Amino acid sequence: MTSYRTHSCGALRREHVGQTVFLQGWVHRVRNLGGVTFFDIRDRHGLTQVVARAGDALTQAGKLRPEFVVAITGTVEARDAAVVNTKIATGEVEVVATGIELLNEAKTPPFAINEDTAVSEETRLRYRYLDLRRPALQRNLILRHNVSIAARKYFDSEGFLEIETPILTKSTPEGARDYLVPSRVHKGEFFALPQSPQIFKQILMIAGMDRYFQICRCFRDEDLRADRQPEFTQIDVEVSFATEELIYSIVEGAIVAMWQAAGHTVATPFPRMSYADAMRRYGSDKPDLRPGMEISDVSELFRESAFSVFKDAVSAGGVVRGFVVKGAAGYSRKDLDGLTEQAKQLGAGGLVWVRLAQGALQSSALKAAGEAPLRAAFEACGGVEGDLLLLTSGEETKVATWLGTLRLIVARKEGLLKGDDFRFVWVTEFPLFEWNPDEKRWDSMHHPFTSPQPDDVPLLETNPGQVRARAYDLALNGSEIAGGSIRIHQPDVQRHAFRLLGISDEQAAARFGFFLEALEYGTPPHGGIAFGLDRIVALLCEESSIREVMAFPKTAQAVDLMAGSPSTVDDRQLRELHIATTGK
RNA sequence: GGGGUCGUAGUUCAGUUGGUUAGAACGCUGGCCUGUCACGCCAGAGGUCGCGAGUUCGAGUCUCGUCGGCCCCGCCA
Repeated sequence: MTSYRTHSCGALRREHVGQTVFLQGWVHRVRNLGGVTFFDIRDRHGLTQVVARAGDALTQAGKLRPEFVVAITGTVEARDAAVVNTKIATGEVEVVATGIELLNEAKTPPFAINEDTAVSEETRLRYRYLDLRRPALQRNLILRHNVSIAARKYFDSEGFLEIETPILTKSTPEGARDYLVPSRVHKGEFFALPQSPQIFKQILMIAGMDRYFQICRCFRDEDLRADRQPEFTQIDVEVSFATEELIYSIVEGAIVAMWQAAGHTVATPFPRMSYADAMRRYGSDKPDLRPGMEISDVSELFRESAFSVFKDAVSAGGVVRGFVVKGAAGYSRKDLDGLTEQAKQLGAGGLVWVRLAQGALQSSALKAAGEAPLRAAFEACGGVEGDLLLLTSGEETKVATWLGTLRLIVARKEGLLKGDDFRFVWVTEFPLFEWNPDEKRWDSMHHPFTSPQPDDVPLLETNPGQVRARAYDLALNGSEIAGGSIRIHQPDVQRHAFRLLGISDEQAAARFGFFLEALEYGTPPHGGIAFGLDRIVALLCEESSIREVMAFPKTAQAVDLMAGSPSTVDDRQLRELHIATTGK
């Protein structure tokens, strides 16, 4: 076998009839009828049926098993109308084999590659190279490729330069845990893998690169989730002289291009919502706009009510909030008890339901509260005949997140979360700081290079918790798919920000000294954003885990089941790196 | 670190109140078969019931521990 294939396994059509072709691929499925053997040959482009009718070809075909690698020489023939296979693109023709060369045998695979059957994820990850042969992952990785290429073309056409930044870089104790790499040359010293290229991209702005992007791997040593892997891919973007409006329009253009690459049309501009609004109306900083079901505040209706649970919550400075589920008055007692139980598991004291059925108001709190305030709340939240209202009370931020979570549970139950309904929303005006109760200090909500809103600068000293940042996230269907900010470009403001975060000038100099120094040399105002490419592709593929759009993902315990990493290393390697381990 | 859930043949699963020799489908092996395309028919092989203790006359089944997959909380600037 010294020739290359003349066609892929998905290429042959009626127009090729009569041609002699040479195909290479995997045996997909064999149908041995005795005097004639049919089999399908597969590559990532498709399937082609091969017929072996006589002679050596028939003998060879009889030895074939699924996943054997073969080279076929043969003639393309049209199939009779009665035996056209409309399920495959090449189904109007077949290749009559004159030669079948076995290029490689294959062990019987641990799961079927030739059918789309359920297999445990553990087995799929152990034999990832076999899972990757199956259509589902092939489709996902092809779509990922198309989206990446579309993003590259878009940013190139908008005048961005793709510039690589170091993988071996410097540890910065803020934020996520770093993956560390010991230095052989410098005893006892370590590189860190980048959590993001944040400082480097800002330095590229200082360096006059103007518009930078990079499709880059980022590393964070934190616990995993369905949408979080220890290494993941960002489309990292930074722009000099940027305003929020410029970033929004650049990002919206990129989203249009990426969605177009996946076959979808996206309307811009995207709606915007402040962080405060998002938390109040959706109980989330990445609101899912698909199900409606906005959260309403009805605290005032219960301030003087007979219902002590709500009344006490309000007088203690808390809130009473809830949302209406359209047409859900028919929920069974079991459904409602289940929701109440879920609310309690989230930490809520309980859940009050109110419904209007055949004109009669029913509620779990009817006796305790009386009808009037419950009816008022029901109407205030937009409830009509046939609807169900779910209410709870307590401290404001807790109530918001309880209801935010419950809202998504109900929306899923109601089938209101369609995967191909893309509802983008900008979330803006994030708080600059959040209180860290363990350390008893303010932490950056985004990162320490984020600029405050100019109007809020006077609050920096007096009321840091009220300072809004020039930070923004792009949320899609309850996922954060991009996040960024306008950065601090004045060195004195940056030093001040570090001090507010409890980072002394000495610490700042040790960790970020090179950056603070760079800021002194004529830094343009700048800002940027980073897209979570894995999450974007997962949403486009309607996959619930980013593992389904990564070629070689890790398990929830951060293990690569195929490669068997992480693993121990030779003592010699450790000695060379000046490393001693403390054992398990 | 915590909570939930799952682990039985190569794969996906069933397995009753704890009771004889742990089943099915697909796959696999052998045989037959000249128009199949999830080919068909016949026969067969295949199990440390994740692992380790314990309870019991007896454990796939009950208890404890442990390992692993998945989901969530914490964590993720």
